[in-house]
Amino acid sequence: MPHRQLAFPQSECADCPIRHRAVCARCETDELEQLEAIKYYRNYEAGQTVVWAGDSMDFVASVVRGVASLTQTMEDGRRQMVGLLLPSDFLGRPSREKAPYDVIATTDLQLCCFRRAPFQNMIDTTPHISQRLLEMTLDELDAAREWMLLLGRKTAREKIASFLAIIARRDAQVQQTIAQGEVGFDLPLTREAMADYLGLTLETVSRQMSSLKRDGVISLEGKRRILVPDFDVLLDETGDDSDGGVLA
Amino acid sequence: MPHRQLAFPQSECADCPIRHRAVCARCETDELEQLEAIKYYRNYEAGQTVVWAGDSMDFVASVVRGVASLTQTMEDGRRQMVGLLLPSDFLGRPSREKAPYDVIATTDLQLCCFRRAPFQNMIDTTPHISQRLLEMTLDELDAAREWMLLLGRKTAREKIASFLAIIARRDAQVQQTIAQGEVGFDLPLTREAMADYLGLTLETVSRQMSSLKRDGVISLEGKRRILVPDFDVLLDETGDDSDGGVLA
DNA sequence: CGCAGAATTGATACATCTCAAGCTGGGTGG
DNA sequence: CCACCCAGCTTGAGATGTATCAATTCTGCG
Repeated sequence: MPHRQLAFPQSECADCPIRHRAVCARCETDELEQLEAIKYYRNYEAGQTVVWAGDSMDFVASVVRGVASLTQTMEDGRRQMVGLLLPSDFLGRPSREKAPYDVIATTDLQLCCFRRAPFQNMIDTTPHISQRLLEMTLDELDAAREWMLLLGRKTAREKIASFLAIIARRDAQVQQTIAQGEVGFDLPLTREAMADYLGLTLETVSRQMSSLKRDGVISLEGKRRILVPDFDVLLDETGDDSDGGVLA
Repeated sequence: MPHRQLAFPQSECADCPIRHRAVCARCETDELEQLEAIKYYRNYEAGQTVVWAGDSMDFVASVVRGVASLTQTMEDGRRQMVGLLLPSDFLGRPSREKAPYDVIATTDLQLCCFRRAPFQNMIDTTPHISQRLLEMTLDELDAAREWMLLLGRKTAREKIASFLAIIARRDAQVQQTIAQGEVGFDLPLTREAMADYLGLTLETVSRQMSSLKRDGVISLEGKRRILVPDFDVLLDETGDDSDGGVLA
Protein backbone atom coordinates (compact mmCIF):
# COMPACT_ATOMS: atom_id res chain seq x y z
CA MET A 1 0.00 0.00 0.00
CA PRO A 2 1.32 3.46 -0.92
CA HIS A 3 2.20 5.46 2.15
CA ARG A 4 1.27 9.06 1.83
CA GLN A 5 2.64 11.20 4.60
CA LEU A 6 -0.02 12.83 6.75
CA ALA A 7 1.09 16.22 7.95
CA PHE A 8 -1.51 17.52 10.37
CA PRO A 9 -0.10 20.08 12.79
CA GLN A 10 0.27 18.90 16.38
CA SER A 11 -1.36 21.73 18.19
CA GLU A 12 -1.09 22.91 21.76
CA CYS A 13 -4.43 22.61 23.53
CA ALA A 14 -4.63 26.40 23.65
CA ASP A 15 -5.01 26.69 19.89
CA CYS A 16 -6.68 23.35 19.24
CA PRO A 17 -9.48 23.64 16.67
CA ILE A 18 -11.89 21.66 18.86
CA ARG A 19 -10.85 23.21 22.17
CA HIS A 20 -14.27 24.72 22.86
CA ARG A 21 -16.44 21.77 21.84
CA ALA A 22 -14.63 18.56 22.74
CA VAL A 23 -14.66 16.63 26.00
CA CYS A 24 -12.14 19.15 27.38
CA ALA A 25 -14.37 22.13 26.57
CA ARG A 26 -15.02 23.18 30.16
CA CYS A 27 -11.57 22.51 31.57
CA GLU A 28 -9.67 25.24 33.40
CA THR A 29 -6.04 25.95 32.65
CA ASP A 30 -4.69 23.58 35.30
CA GLU A 31 -7.00 20.77 34.22
CA LEU A 32 -5.92 21.31 30.65
CA GLU A 33 -2.30 20.94 31.71
CA GLN A 34 -3.09 17.58 33.24
CA LEU A 35 -4.74 16.48 30.01
CA GLU A 36 -1.89 17.86 27.96
CA ALA A 37 0.47 15.63 29.94
CA ILE A 38 -1.31 12.41 28.99
CA LYS A 39 -2.44 13.21 25.46
CA TYR A 40 -0.84 12.10 22.20
CA TYR A 41 -1.86 12.33 18.55
CA ARG A 42 -2.55 9.59 16.05
CA ASN A 43 -3.09 10.07 12.35
CA TYR A 44 -4.83 7.75 9.90
CA GLU A 45 -5.43 8.04 6.21
CA ALA A 46 -8.76 7.64 4.48
CA GLY A 47 -9.85 4.02 4.46
CA GLN A 48 -7.64 2.81 7.30
CA THR A 49 -9.17 0.85 10.15
CA VAL A 50 -8.61 2.42 13.57
CA VAL A 51 -9.76 -0.65 15.51
CA TRP A 52 -11.60 -3.85 14.68
CA ALA A 53 -14.70 -4.90 16.59
CA GLY A 54 -13.64 -7.17 19.43
CA ASP A 55 -10.08 -5.88 19.58
CA SER A 56 -8.93 -4.36 22.80
CA MET A 57 -8.59 -0.62 22.72
CA ASP A 58 -6.16 0.93 25.16
CA PHE A 59 -7.14 4.54 24.52
CA VAL A 60 -10.06 6.91 24.17
CA ALA A 61 -9.85 9.93 21.90
CA SER A 62 -11.33 13.11 20.50
CA VAL A 63 -11.63 13.54 16.74
CA VAL A 64 -9.55 16.62 15.89
CA ARG A 65 -9.83 16.57 12.10
CA GLY A 66 -11.55 14.30 9.62
CA VAL A 67 -14.33 11.76 9.97
CA ALA A 68 -14.52 8.26 11.46
CA SER A 69 -17.34 5.72 11.29
CA LEU A 70 -18.52 3.06 13.73
CA THR A 71 -19.87 0.05 11.88
CA GLN A 72 -21.51 -3.19 12.95
CA THR A 73 -21.26 -6.31 10.80
CA MET A 74 -23.51 -9.38 10.85
CA GLU A 75 -22.20 -12.88 10.26
CA ASP A 76 -23.42 -12.95 6.68
CA GLY A 77 -21.80 -9.62 5.87
CA ARG A 78 -24.70 -7.19 6.21
CA ARG A 79 -23.30 -3.94 7.57
CA GLN A 80 -24.87 -1.04 9.43
CA MET A 81 -23.08 2.12 10.39
CA VAL A 82 -24.08 3.11 13.93
CA GLY A 83 -21.96 6.19 14.52
CA LEU A 84 -20.34 8.93 12.46
CA LEU A 85 -17.71 10.86 14.39
CA LEU A 86 -16.91 14.38 13.22
CA PRO A 87 -14.41 16.84 14.69
CA SER A 88 -14.84 17.26 18.49
CA ASP A 89 -16.75 13.94 18.84
CA PHE A 90 -15.51 11.47 21.41
CA LEU A 91 -14.41 7.92 20.63
CA GLY A 92 -14.42 5.05 23.09
CA ARG A 93 -15.91 4.23 26.44
CA PRO A 94 -13.53 4.82 29.33
CA SER A 95 -14.79 1.83 31.31
CA ARG A 96 -14.69 -0.64 28.41
CA GLU A 97 -11.68 -2.49 27.13
CA LYS A 98 -12.98 -4.12 23.94
CA ALA A 99 -14.24 -2.11 21.00
CA PRO A 100 -17.81 -3.15 20.16
CA TYR A 101 -17.68 -1.87 16.56
CA ASP A 102 -15.27 -1.47 13.70
CA VAL A 103 -13.88 2.07 13.70
CA ILE A 104 -12.81 3.26 10.26
CA ALA A 105 -11.27 6.52 9.10
CA THR A 106 -13.54 7.55 6.21
CA THR A 107 -11.34 10.57 5.47
CA ASP A 108 -7.82 11.45 6.60
CA LEU A 109 -8.16 11.56 10.35
CA GLN A 110 -6.41 13.02 13.37
CA LEU A 111 -7.21 11.79 16.87
CA CYS A 112 -6.20 13.30 20.18
CA CYS A 113 -5.75 10.20 22.31
CA PHE A 114 -5.63 9.50 26.03
CA ARG A 115 -4.66 6.15 27.51
CA ARG A 116 -7.68 4.65 29.21
CA ALA A 117 -6.47 4.31 32.77
CA PRO A 118 -5.20 7.87 33.31
CA PHE A 119 -8.25 9.25 31.55
CA GLN A 120 -10.61 7.22 33.73
CA ASN A 121 -8.73 8.63 36.67
CA MET A 122 -9.27 12.18 35.45
CA ILE A 123 -12.97 11.52 34.97
CA ASP A 124 -13.24 10.41 38.58
CA THR A 125 -11.48 13.52 39.86
CA THR A 126 -12.49 16.21 37.36
CA PRO A 127 -16.20 17.02 37.27
CA HIS A 128 -15.66 19.37 34.33
CA ILE A 129 -14.72 16.39 32.22
CA SER A 130 -17.35 13.92 33.37
CA GLN A 131 -20.08 16.56 33.10
CA ARG A 132 -19.03 17.41 29.57
CA LEU A 133 -18.82 13.74 28.66
CA LEU A 134 -22.34 13.17 29.97
CA GLU A 135 -23.61 16.11 27.95
CA MET A 136 -21.93 14.83 24.80
CA THR A 137 -23.23 11.31 25.34
CA LEU A 138 -26.77 12.61 25.76
CA ASP A 139 -26.39 14.57 22.52
CA GLU A 140 -25.18 11.46 20.79
CA LEU A 141 -28.18 9.55 22.10
CA ASP A 142 -30.46 12.22 20.65
CA ALA A 143 -28.68 11.89 17.32
CA ALA A 144 -29.01 8.10 17.47
CA ARG A 145 -32.75 8.48 17.98
CA GLU A 146 -33.12 10.79 14.99
CA TRP A 147 -31.19 8.19 13.06
CA MET A 148 -33.59 5.47 14.22
CA LEU A 149 -36.52 7.43 12.81
CA LEU A 150 -34.63 7.72 9.55
CA LEU A 151 -33.84 3.99 9.40
CA GLY A 152 -37.27 2.80 10.45
CA ARG A 153 -39.65 5.11 8.65
CA LYS A 154 -38.11 7.26 5.94
CA THR A 155 -38.13 6.53 2.21
CA ALA A 156 -34.87 6.16 0.30
CA ARG A 157 -35.17 9.70 -1.08
CA GLU A 158 -35.88 11.13 2.36
CA LYS A 159 -32.93 9.22 3.78
CA ILE A 160 -30.54 10.70 1.23
CA ALA A 161 -31.90 14.22 1.68
CA SER A 162 -31.67 13.88 5.47
CA PHE A 163 -28.10 12.66 5.26
CA LEU A 164 -27.08 15.54 3.01
CA ALA A 165 -28.77 18.02 5.37
CA ILE A 166 -26.95 16.53 8.37
CA ILE A 167 -23.57 16.78 6.68
CA ALA A 168 -24.29 20.30 5.45
CA ARG A 169 -25.24 21.40 8.98
CA ARG A 170 -22.23 19.83 10.67
CA ASP A 171 -19.98 21.25 7.98
CA ALA A 172 -21.46 24.72 8.51
CA GLN A 173 -20.99 24.32 12.26
CA VAL A 174 -17.29 23.63 11.80
CA GLN A 175 -17.03 26.69 9.55
CA GLN A 176 -18.91 28.74 12.16
CA THR A 177 -21.74 29.50 9.75
CA ILE A 178 -25.38 28.47 9.38
CA ALA A 179 -26.65 26.21 6.61
CA GLN A 180 -29.16 28.23 4.58
CA GLY A 181 -29.62 29.53 1.05
CA GLU A 182 -26.90 28.23 -1.28
CA VAL A 183 -24.69 25.64 0.38
CA GLY A 184 -21.72 23.57 -0.74
CA PHE A 185 -19.80 20.79 0.97
CA ASP A 186 -17.79 17.61 0.44
CA LEU A 187 -19.22 14.18 1.15
CA PRO A 188 -17.06 12.41 3.73
CA LEU A 189 -18.33 8.98 2.65
CA THR A 190 -18.29 6.75 -0.42
CA ARG A 191 -21.63 5.64 -1.86
CA GLU A 192 -21.13 2.30 -0.17
CA ALA A 193 -20.53 3.91 3.24
CA MET A 194 -23.58 6.11 2.70
CA ALA A 195 -25.57 2.93 2.04
CA ASP A 196 -24.30 1.47 5.32
CA TYR A 197 -25.27 4.67 7.09
CA LEU A 198 -28.77 4.76 5.65
CA GLY A 199 -29.70 1.08 5.61
CA LEU A 200 -29.84 0.98 1.80
CA THR A 201 -27.87 -0.65 -1.02
CA LEU A 202 -25.28 1.40 -2.82
CA GLU A 203 -27.31 1.16 -6.04
CA THR A 204 -30.31 2.75 -4.36
CA VAL A 205 -28.09 5.50 -2.96
CA SER A 206 -26.75 6.18 -6.43
CA ARG A 207 -30.20 6.22 -8.02
CA GLN A 208 -31.61 8.61 -5.44
CA MET A 209 -28.63 10.93 -5.76
CA SER A 210 -29.25 11.00 -9.51
CA SER A 211 -32.92 11.64 -8.92
CA LEU A 212 -32.24 14.61 -6.59
CA LYS A 213 -29.81 15.91 -9.19
CA ARG A 214 -32.36 15.55 -12.02
CA ASP A 215 -34.89 17.43 -9.89
CA GLY A 216 -32.45 20.29 -9.31
CA VAL A 217 -32.33 19.81 -5.52
CA ILE A 218 -28.56 19.26 -5.67
CA SER A 219 -25.77 19.33 -8.23
CA LEU A 220 -22.45 17.52 -8.22
CA GLU A 221 -18.89 18.67 -8.91
CA GLY A 222 -17.07 15.41 -9.35
CA LYS A 223 -18.38 12.54 -7.22
CA ARG A 224 -17.81 14.06 -3.82
CA ARG A 225 -18.57 17.79 -3.94
CA ILE A 226 -22.24 18.68 -3.44
CA LEU A 227 -23.86 22.01 -4.27
CA VAL A 228 -27.29 22.79 -2.87
CA PRO A 229 -28.84 25.83 -4.62
CA ASP A 230 -31.49 26.27 -1.92
CA PHE A 231 -31.11 24.53 1.43
CA ASP A 232 -34.84 24.91 2.22
CA VAL A 233 -35.70 22.87 -0.86
CA LEU A 234 -33.41 20.11 0.39
CA LEU A 235 -35.07 20.26 3.82
CA ASP A 236 -38.47 19.82 2.19
CA GLU A 237 -37.23 16.49 0.87
CA THR A 238 -36.19 15.15 4.29
CA GLY A 239 -39.71 14.52 5.57
CA ASP A 240 -38.92 16.39 8.79
CA ASP A 241 -41.00 19.21 10.25
CA SER A 242 -40.24 22.39 8.36
CA ASP A 243 -39.54 24.28 11.62
CA GLY A 244 -38.12 21.78 14.13
CA GLY A 245 -34.51 21.67 13.14
CA VAL A 246 -33.76 25.29 12.27
CA LEU A 247 -33.34 26.52 15.83
CA ALA A 248 -32.16 23.29 17.39
CA MET B 1 -62.61 7.48 30.60
CA PRO B 2 -62.97 4.78 33.26
CA HIS B 3 -60.68 5.40 36.17
CA ARG B 4 -59.21 2.26 37.59
CA GLN B 5 -57.37 2.82 40.80
CA LEU B 6 -53.68 2.02 40.63
CA ALA B 7 -52.39 0.69 43.90
CA PHE B 8 -48.65 0.32 43.64
CA PRO B 9 -46.93 0.41 47.02
CA GLN B 10 -44.97 3.58 47.76
CA SER B 11 -41.73 2.12 48.92
CA GLU B 12 -38.96 3.52 51.04
CA CYS B 13 -35.73 3.70 49.04
CA ALA B 14 -34.29 1.00 51.27
CA ASP B 15 -36.65 -1.67 49.92
CA CYS B 16 -37.20 -0.19 46.45
CA PRO B 17 -37.21 -2.90 43.76
CA ILE B 18 -34.81 -0.91 41.56
CA ARG B 19 -32.56 0.33 44.35
CA HIS B 20 -29.47 -1.47 43.05
CA ARG B 21 -29.84 -0.67 39.34
CA ALA B 22 -31.37 2.80 39.00
CA VAL B 23 -29.65 6.16 38.87
CA CYS B 24 -29.38 6.03 42.67
CA ALA B 25 -27.61 2.66 42.64
CA ARG B 26 -24.30 3.89 44.00
CA CYS B 27 -25.61 6.36 46.54
CA GLU B 28 -24.58 6.14 50.18
CA THR B 29 -27.11 6.38 52.99
CA ASP B 30 -26.81 10.12 53.37
CA GLU B 31 -27.09 10.73 49.63
CA LEU B 32 -30.15 8.51 49.56
CA GLU B 33 -31.71 10.64 52.27
CA GLN B 34 -31.23 13.73 50.16
CA LEU B 35 -32.90 12.01 47.22
CA GLU B 36 -35.67 10.70 49.43
CA ALA B 37 -36.43 14.28 50.42
CA ILE B 38 -37.09 15.43 46.85
CA LYS B 39 -38.66 12.32 45.36
CA TYR B 40 -42.33 11.64 44.74
CA TYR B 41 -44.25 8.91 42.92
CA ARG B 42 -46.53 9.14 39.92
CA ASN B 43 -48.70 6.37 38.59
CA TYR B 44 -50.14 5.95 35.10
CA GLU B 45 -52.34 3.31 33.61
CA ALA B 46 -51.67 1.43 30.41
CA GLY B 47 -52.20 3.67 27.40
CA GLN B 48 -51.91 7.00 29.20
CA THR B 49 -49.55 9.64 27.86
CA VAL B 50 -46.94 10.79 30.37
CA VAL B 51 -45.85 13.81 28.31
CA TRP B 52 -46.35 15.00 24.75
CA ALA B 53 -43.42 15.90 22.52
CA GLY B 54 -42.79 19.61 22.84
CA ASP B 55 -44.44 19.94 26.24
CA SER B 56 -42.34 21.20 29.06
CA MET B 57 -41.38 18.56 31.57
CA ASP B 58 -40.63 19.74 35.09
CA PHE B 59 -39.30 16.42 36.37
CA VAL B 60 -36.98 13.56 35.61
CA ALA B 61 -37.74 10.05 36.85
CA SER B 62 -36.80 6.42 37.27
CA VAL B 63 -39.17 3.73 36.07
CA VAL B 64 -40.04 1.68 39.16
CA ARG B 65 -42.61 -0.69 37.67
CA GLY B 66 -44.09 -1.15 34.21
CA VAL B 67 -42.96 -0.01 30.77
CA ALA B 68 -42.92 3.34 28.99
CA SER B 69 -42.15 4.14 25.35
CA LEU B 70 -40.53 7.14 23.69
CA THR B 71 -42.02 7.74 20.26
CA GLN B 72 -41.30 10.19 17.47
CA THR B 73 -44.03 11.21 15.02
CA MET B 74 -43.61 12.71 11.54
CA GLU B 75 -45.98 15.31 10.15
CA ASP B 76 -47.82 12.77 8.03
CA GLY B 77 -48.30 10.41 10.97
CA ARG B 78 -45.49 7.92 10.47
CA ARG B 79 -44.30 6.87 13.91
CA GLN B 80 -41.06 5.38 15.19
CA MET B 81 -40.44 4.28 18.73
CA VAL B 82 -36.95 5.39 19.81
CA GLY B 83 -36.84 4.24 23.41
CA LEU B 84 -38.41 1.55 25.56
CA LEU B 85 -38.01 2.20 29.28
CA LEU B 86 -38.18 -0.78 31.61
CA PRO B 87 -37.85 -0.83 35.40
CA SER B 88 -34.73 1.04 36.61
CA ASP B 89 -34.39 3.01 33.34
CA PHE B 90 -34.12 6.78 33.57
CA LEU B 91 -36.52 9.22 31.93
CA GLY B 92 -35.70 12.79 30.98
CA ARG B 93 -32.64 14.93 30.53
CA PRO B 94 -31.82 17.05 33.56
CA SER B 95 -30.61 20.01 31.49
CA ARG B 96 -33.55 20.04 29.09
CA GLU B 97 -36.93 21.57 29.69
CA LYS B 98 -38.96 20.39 26.70
CA ALA B 99 -39.65 16.73 26.02
CA PRO B 100 -38.38 15.79 22.56
CA TYR B 101 -40.63 12.71 22.22
CA ASP B 102 -44.03 11.46 23.26
CA VAL B 103 -43.73 9.39 26.40
CA ILE B 104 -46.47 6.78 26.76
CA ALA B 105 -47.18 4.24 29.46
CA THR B 106 -47.52 0.98 27.52
CA THR B 107 -48.42 -0.93 30.70
CA ASP B 108 -49.47 0.31 34.12
CA LEU B 109 -46.54 2.39 35.20
CA GLN B 110 -44.97 3.76 38.37
CA LEU B 111 -42.37 6.51 38.20
CA CYS B 112 -40.11 7.78 40.96
CA CYS B 113 -39.87 11.47 40.10
CA PHE B 114 -37.51 14.29 40.99
CA ARG B 115 -38.14 17.92 40.13
CA ARG B 116 -35.56 19.04 37.62
CA ALA B 117 -33.87 21.86 39.47
CA PRO B 118 -33.09 20.04 42.74
CA PHE B 119 -32.03 16.97 40.81
CA GLN B 120 -29.70 18.99 38.59
CA ASN B 121 -28.27 20.39 41.78
CA MET B 122 -27.64 16.93 43.15
CA ILE B 123 -25.93 15.88 39.92
CA ASP B 124 -23.55 18.79 40.28
CA THR B 125 -22.70 17.91 43.87
CA THR B 126 -22.98 14.12 43.97
CA PRO B 127 -20.49 12.27 41.77
CA HIS B 128 -22.16 8.96 42.61
CA ILE B 129 -25.23 10.12 40.76
CA SER B 130 -23.62 11.72 37.73
CA GLN B 131 -21.26 8.76 37.30
CA ARG B 132 -24.15 6.33 37.41
CA LEU B 133 -26.14 8.49 35.00
CA LEU B 134 -23.22 8.54 32.56
CA GLU B 135 -22.92 4.77 32.78
CA MET B 136 -26.64 4.30 32.15
CA THR B 137 -26.61 6.74 29.25
CA LEU B 138 -23.71 4.89 27.64
CA ASP B 139 -25.61 1.61 28.04
CA GLU B 140 -28.62 3.21 26.41
CA LEU B 141 -26.46 4.40 23.55
CA ASP B 142 -25.23 0.83 23.05
CA ALA B 143 -28.82 -0.37 23.01
CA ALA B 144 -29.75 2.34 20.51
CA ARG B 145 -26.96 1.15 18.22
CA GLU B 146 -28.13 -2.47 18.37
CA TRP B 147 -31.55 -1.13 17.52
CA MET B 148 -30.13 0.76 14.53
CA LEU B 149 -28.70 -2.48 13.15
CA LEU B 150 -32.10 -4.07 13.59
CA LEU B 151 -33.92 -1.21 11.83
CA GLY B 152 -31.45 -0.84 8.99
CA ARG B 153 -30.51 -4.38 8.09
CA LYS B 154 -32.71 -7.07 9.58
CA THR B 155 -35.62 -8.81 7.89
CA ALA B 156 -39.11 -8.65 9.37
CA ARG B 157 -38.75 -12.14 10.84
CA GLU B 158 -35.37 -11.30 12.37
CA LYS B 159 -36.79 -8.09 13.79
CA ILE B 160 -39.61 -9.94 15.55
CA ALA B 161 -37.28 -12.65 16.87
CA SER B 162 -34.81 -10.00 18.09
CA PHE B 163 -37.56 -8.08 19.85
CA LEU B 164 -38.85 -11.20 21.59
CA ALA B 165 -35.30 -12.08 22.68
CA ILE B 166 -34.75 -8.58 24.07
CA ILE B 167 -37.95 -8.68 26.09
CA ALA B 168 -37.24 -12.21 27.33
CA ARG B 169 -33.77 -11.14 28.48
CA ARG B 170 -34.92 -7.98 30.23
CA ASP B 171 -37.75 -9.92 31.84
CA ALA B 172 -35.33 -12.57 33.09
CA GLN B 173 -33.06 -9.83 34.42
CA VAL B 174 -35.91 -8.39 36.50
CA GLN B 175 -36.65 -11.90 37.81
CA GLN B 176 -32.96 -12.37 38.59
CA THR B 177 -32.67 -15.33 36.22
CA ILE B 178 -31.04 -16.00 32.84
CA ALA B 179 -33.00 -16.51 29.63
CA GLN B 180 -32.25 -20.03 28.40
CA GLY B 181 -34.06 -23.28 27.69
CA GLU B 182 -37.82 -22.86 28.07
CA VAL B 183 -38.85 -19.26 28.62
CA GLY B 184 -42.16 -17.49 29.10
CA PHE B 185 -43.03 -13.81 29.36
CA ASP B 186 -45.68 -11.19 28.69
CA LEU B 187 -45.43 -8.78 25.79
CA PRO B 188 -45.51 -5.20 27.11
CA LEU B 189 -46.66 -3.84 23.75
CA THR B 190 -49.60 -4.09 21.38
CA ARG B 191 -48.95 -5.26 17.82
CA GLU B 192 -49.13 -1.66 16.71
CA ALA B 193 -46.55 -0.54 19.27
CA MET B 194 -44.34 -3.45 18.24
CA ALA B 195 -44.62 -2.24 14.66
CA ASP B 196 -43.54 1.25 15.77
CA TYR B 197 -40.62 -0.29 17.62
CA LEU B 198 -39.49 -2.39 14.68
CA GLY B 199 -40.15 -0.07 11.75
CA LEU B 200 -42.83 -2.36 10.31
CA THR B 201 -46.59 -2.27 9.79
CA LEU B 202 -48.82 -4.01 12.30
CA GLU B 203 -49.95 -6.46 9.62
CA THR B 204 -46.37 -7.55 8.99
CA VAL B 205 -45.82 -7.96 12.73
CA SER B 206 -48.90 -10.14 12.95
CA ARG B 207 -47.91 -12.26 9.95
CA GLN B 208 -44.39 -12.86 11.27
CA MET B 209 -45.69 -13.76 14.72
CA SER B 210 -47.98 -16.31 13.07
CA SER B 211 -45.09 -17.62 11.02
CA LEU B 212 -42.86 -18.11 14.08
CA LYS B 213 -45.79 -19.84 15.77
CA ARG B 214 -46.36 -22.14 12.77
CA ASP B 215 -42.67 -23.03 12.82
CA GLY B 216 -42.80 -23.90 16.51
CA VAL B 217 -40.33 -21.21 17.58
CA ILE B 218 -42.92 -19.68 19.90
CA SER B 219 -46.44 -20.36 21.10
CA LEU B 220 -49.09 -17.96 22.38
CA GLU B 221 -51.36 -18.03 25.41
CA GLY B 222 -53.86 -15.34 24.61
CA LYS B 223 -52.46 -12.43 22.62
CA ARG B 224 -49.89 -11.24 25.09
CA ARG B 225 -48.29 -14.25 26.79
CA ILE B 226 -45.40 -15.81 24.86
CA LEU B 227 -43.89 -19.23 25.44
CA VAL B 228 -40.52 -20.08 23.93
CA PRO B 229 -39.83 -23.84 24.08
CA ASP B 230 -36.12 -23.36 23.35
CA PHE B 231 -34.52 -19.95 23.67
CA ASP B 232 -31.55 -20.96 21.49
CA VAL B 233 -33.89 -21.66 18.59
CA LEU B 234 -35.31 -18.17 18.98
CA LEU B 235 -31.80 -16.72 19.02
CA ASP B 236 -31.02 -18.51 15.75
CA GLU B 237 -33.83 -16.51 14.18
CA THR B 238 -32.45 -13.12 15.24
CA GLY B 239 -29.60 -13.03 12.74
CA ASP B 240 -27.14 -12.15 15.54
CA ASP B 241 -23.90 -13.97 16.23
CA SER B 242 -24.66 -17.18 18.09
CA ASP B 243 -22.15 -16.31 20.82
CA GLY B 244 -22.00 -12.52 21.11
CA GLY B 245 -24.94 -11.80 23.30
CA VAL B 246 -24.89 -14.65 25.80
CA LEU B 247 -22.14 -13.25 27.97
CA ALA B 248 -22.80 -9.56 27.35
C1' DC C 1 -75.75 -10.25 23.66
C1' DG C 2 -73.47 -7.32 21.08
C1' DC C 3 -70.19 -4.00 20.55
C1' DA C 4 -65.35 -2.04 19.98
C1' DG C 5 -60.64 -2.53 19.97
C1' DA C 6 -57.13 -5.71 18.79
C1' DA C 7 -55.48 -9.13 15.92
C1' DT C 8 -55.42 -12.18 11.92
C1' DT C 9 -55.60 -13.28 7.12
C1' DG C 10 -55.97 -12.39 2.08
C1' DA C 11 -55.04 -10.07 -2.50
C1' DT C 12 -52.52 -6.79 -4.77
C1' DA C 13 -49.20 -2.87 -5.39
C1' DC C 14 -44.89 -0.97 -5.15
C1' DA C 15 -40.31 0.43 -3.25
C1' DT C 16 -36.18 -1.38 -2.82
C1' DC C 17 -33.00 -5.23 -3.60
C1' DT C 18 -30.46 -8.21 -6.65
C1' DC C 19 -27.92 -9.35 -10.50
C1' DA C 20 -25.66 -7.60 -14.45
C1' DA C 21 -23.65 -4.52 -17.67
C1' DG C 22 -21.24 -0.19 -18.64
C1' DC C 23 -19.16 4.17 -17.44
C1' DT C 24 -15.61 7.43 -15.45
C1' DG C 25 -11.45 9.37 -13.79
C1' DG C 26 -7.12 9.13 -11.72
C1' DG C 27 -2.95 6.46 -11.23
C1' DT C 28 0.56 3.27 -13.22
C1' DG C 29 3.49 0.59 -15.96
C1' DG C 30 5.10 -0.24 -20.51
C1' DC D 1 3.01 9.83 -23.13
C1' DC D 2 -0.41 6.97 -23.86
C1' DA D 3 -3.09 2.85 -22.99
C1' DC D 4 -4.64 0.24 -19.70
C1' DC D 5 -6.63 -0.80 -15.33
C1' DC D 6 -9.35 -0.70 -11.44
C1' DA D 7 -12.15 1.16 -7.72
C1' DG D 8 -15.96 3.80 -7.42
C1' DC D 9 -20.01 4.89 -9.49
C1' DT D 10 -24.13 4.81 -12.62
C1' DT D 11 -27.82 2.66 -15.05
C1' DG D 12 -30.95 -1.14 -16.47
C1' DA D 13 -34.19 -5.19 -16.00
C1' DG D 14 -36.29 -8.30 -13.21
C1' DA D 15 -37.20 -10.46 -8.49
C1' DT D 16 -38.96 -10.04 -3.88
C1' DG D 17 -40.21 -8.50 0.76
C1' DT D 18 -43.06 -5.51 2.87
C1' DA D 19 -46.79 -2.06 2.56
C1' DT D 20 -51.43 -1.13 1.46
C1' DC D 21 -56.24 -1.90 1.20
C1' DA D 22 -59.93 -4.81 2.61
C1' DA D 23 -62.38 -8.44 5.01
C1' DT D 24 -62.99 -11.44 8.80
C1' DT D 25 -62.18 -13.26 13.35
C1' DC D 26 -61.06 -12.96 18.01
C1' DT D 27 -61.51 -11.21 22.88
C1' DG D 28 -62.83 -8.85 26.77
C1' DC D 29 -66.34 -6.03 28.71
C1' DG D 30 -70.52 -3.21 29.53
